Amino acid sequence: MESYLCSSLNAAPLSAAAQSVIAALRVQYVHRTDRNKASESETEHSNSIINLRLVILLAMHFIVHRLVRISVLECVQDTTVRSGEILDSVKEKEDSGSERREITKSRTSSPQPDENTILMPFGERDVKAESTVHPTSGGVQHSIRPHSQHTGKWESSGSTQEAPKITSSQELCKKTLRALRFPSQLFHKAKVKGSIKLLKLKPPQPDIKRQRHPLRPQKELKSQGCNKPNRSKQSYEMPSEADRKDDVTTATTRGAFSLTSDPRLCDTGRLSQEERECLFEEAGKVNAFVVTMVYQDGPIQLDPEQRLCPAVCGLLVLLKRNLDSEGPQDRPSERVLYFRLEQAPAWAQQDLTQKQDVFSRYVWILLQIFCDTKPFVCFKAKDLLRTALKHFSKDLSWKQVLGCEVMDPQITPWLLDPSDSASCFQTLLSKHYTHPVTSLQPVLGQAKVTQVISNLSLLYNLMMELHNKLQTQGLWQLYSAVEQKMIPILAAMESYKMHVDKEALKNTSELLGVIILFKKLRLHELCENRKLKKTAVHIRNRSEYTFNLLQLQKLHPLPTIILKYRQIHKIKTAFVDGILSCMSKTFISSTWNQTSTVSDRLSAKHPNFQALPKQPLQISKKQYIQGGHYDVCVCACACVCVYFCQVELRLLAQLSANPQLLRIFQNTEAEAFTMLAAQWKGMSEDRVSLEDREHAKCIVYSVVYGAGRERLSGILGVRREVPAFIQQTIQHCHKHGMCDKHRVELKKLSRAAHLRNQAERQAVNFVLQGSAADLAKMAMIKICSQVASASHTARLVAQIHDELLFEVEISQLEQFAMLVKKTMESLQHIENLGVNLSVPLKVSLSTGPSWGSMCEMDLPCNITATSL
DNA sequence: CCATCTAGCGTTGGG
DNA sequence: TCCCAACGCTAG
Repeated sequence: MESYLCSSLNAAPLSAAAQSVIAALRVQYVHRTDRNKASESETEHSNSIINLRLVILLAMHFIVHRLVRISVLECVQDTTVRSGEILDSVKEKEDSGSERREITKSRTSSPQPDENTILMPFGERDVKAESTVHPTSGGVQHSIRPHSQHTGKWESSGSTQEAPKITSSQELCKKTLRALRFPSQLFHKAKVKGSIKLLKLKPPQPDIKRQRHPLRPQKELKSQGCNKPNRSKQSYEMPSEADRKDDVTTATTRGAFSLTSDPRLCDTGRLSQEERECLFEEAGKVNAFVVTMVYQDGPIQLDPEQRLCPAVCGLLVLLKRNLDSEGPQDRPSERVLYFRLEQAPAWAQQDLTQKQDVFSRYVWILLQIFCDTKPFVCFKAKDLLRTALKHFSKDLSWKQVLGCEVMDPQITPWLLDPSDSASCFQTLLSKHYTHPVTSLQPVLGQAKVTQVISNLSLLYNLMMELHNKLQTQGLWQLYSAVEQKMIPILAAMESYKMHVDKEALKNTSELLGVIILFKKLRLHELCENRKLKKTAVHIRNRSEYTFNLLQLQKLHPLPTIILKYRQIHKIKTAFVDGILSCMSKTFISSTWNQTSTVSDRLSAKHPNFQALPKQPLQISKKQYIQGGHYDVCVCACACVCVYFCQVELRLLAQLSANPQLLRIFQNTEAEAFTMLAAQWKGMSEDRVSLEDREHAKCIVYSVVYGAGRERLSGILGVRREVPAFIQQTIQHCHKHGMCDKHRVELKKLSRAAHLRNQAERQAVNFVLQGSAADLAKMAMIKICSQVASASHTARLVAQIHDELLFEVEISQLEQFAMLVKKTMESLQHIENLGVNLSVPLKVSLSTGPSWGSMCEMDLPCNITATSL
């Protein structure tokens, strides 16, 4: 019984899921109409209303998966719409935020007719922006583990203080995990994979998102250092047209100084043609560029306060001539250029269009220089590249950005220690810069220019120091060959916009709302019943709540209803409404974070593309393809999804050198889990059912992640010995390569047994997950560079850990598929990183007109073998 | 005293 | 049983 429930919930084959829903609704209905007689036989009397609702429910469940549609149409660039200066200050994030607000406010009412209107009074939009602070954004700054002794006290104690004991264990961890992460047979260059989270305290961060909106009275600010005293007042004022004619940075500090009139800065917008050409010629001779973006109200990327991703209005570029120079930064030989990115106000549109074009051309040239061989330092470089791609979409394609050699000081510290992510520039300086830094307090006026210039220079020096650290720790190869090249790829992914059928989503949201309402009501009615309530309350206190609910399903209908309610509710709130709230116009694009995980994976936000529900493909996919693909050929593109099969298990086989696993994977045609299941149950492979396969998969990954015997039997729902060969694998894996010498060290780290065990499990997991993540990253890099060098038009859309999603023109589909498959399987051997796997990598592809409707793509092996 | 905000926890979706 | 993000609930 348990196993059935388990598989119906986890794997959700249509029939099983449908059956459980049917059962739930029927029981529920009977129970309500005639509580005393609710017996098994009575449930046979189905009701047409219930069936109707069931159909709606199921339909919704599957429709959701098909809504995210990837369009061939490149988005129309925003620059074509110039609705006056107000448009300039509309930020994308605010856009989406205000929509989110509308949705939550009028979720069940009809859509507002003027919802897409852009022109709104300035102040009103500010109010909206204020209300859109995302609950989770920036929350990481405050997250302190429960075992932390600092809880509740970190605000008053020094902001970067750490307990000395912790620091030493951290060091130890680094040492022990260095070799652990990439054993010699996998990677030559070992990468220090950071300290185990459990054993490390995250140092309290200065609170940068504490700043309230100017319209609200500010509560007590908990950090002094990261707040600008005057900024709130300035951004509250409505700028007049005359102000906006000037440079934006001038507007914020008007009266005190003019950024562009400072002799140390050179505003490229005010140069004559000849001067510009001289300038770019000169720029070609410098040794390095240090770049930062200037935001709407004056802050630059290096400033800590960027809560809402403000609009970008310019670029500051420091031309670094003498690489060895560490002297005073404001020497005349090092020029700082200022480039305006600001869009032209409507009233000056005609006047500025030509200027804009000229400017675009020059920035394009500049970017070409960037993309050439010059080192190019930028803090949060991904944002810069994305902005560039957005602004100059006509002149600049993602392929051109791909090769740029950008050095980002945000990535390096994360490589050195993955558990310290997202630091602001000031924190980085205090942590990693060895020379004394005078003052990092934000200033205004003339001092601001001085600070900006000196910060740019500091940024460069910091980068150099970090590079040295990388090299001494043996991480340089990994940084330059993988992480650095990810930056433009991620920028390209973020600049790509996925088309979403908004109306359909809205309808779905409403329908799901109705269903939920219905279920909620029922739930409520049922909970009125004393007995039921008692049961539910009784079990609630343990974390095995869900498990208990599963167990209780046979005893009472309520648990089933609760589970189904949760499922539907999750789909509605997290995915349908979630996507709606992340949309700007008709598109979504996730934000990809390279440095937020300890295991080297990528993560995505707004929406979390990696957690969108996996589509159940069982039904009606053929109809869909015929309709979408053959009839309406407006969309000439297909969605291609390519994924590594069982990549973690293959890496486990590689690392543990388990002969049985190795044998299984050497046979490229075989289905690994099927074989395992066959071996486990002692039957022939063709007799293994889907259920058995899922079981085997579940066992394998549980064991890989370190599940104990108890837990395992809980998963299986049966008391059964752990298959001997898996135990063998684990022992082998502990013995060879992975945990052998490190376990000793880990034991020393924590005396408590459960902590030690957790550390061990995490270590195993880091190795597998991190190596898999690196393979995926390398796949992205290789494929992108191949696509860029060929005539392909395919675009990388998303990465879901072991899976890459592309949009491909149908005419290039087959060619691209072969390219991708070959490229990814070739990652078995990577020359410059010393990767040399004895286990072959298997890659599968699926394709379809949209992400929601994919089906397996058959690529004959012989063709791949002969043609490539 | 009340309204509002948020950290922390629990649960769910993905791998 | 490892890694993520998003949401709901609740105590402070």
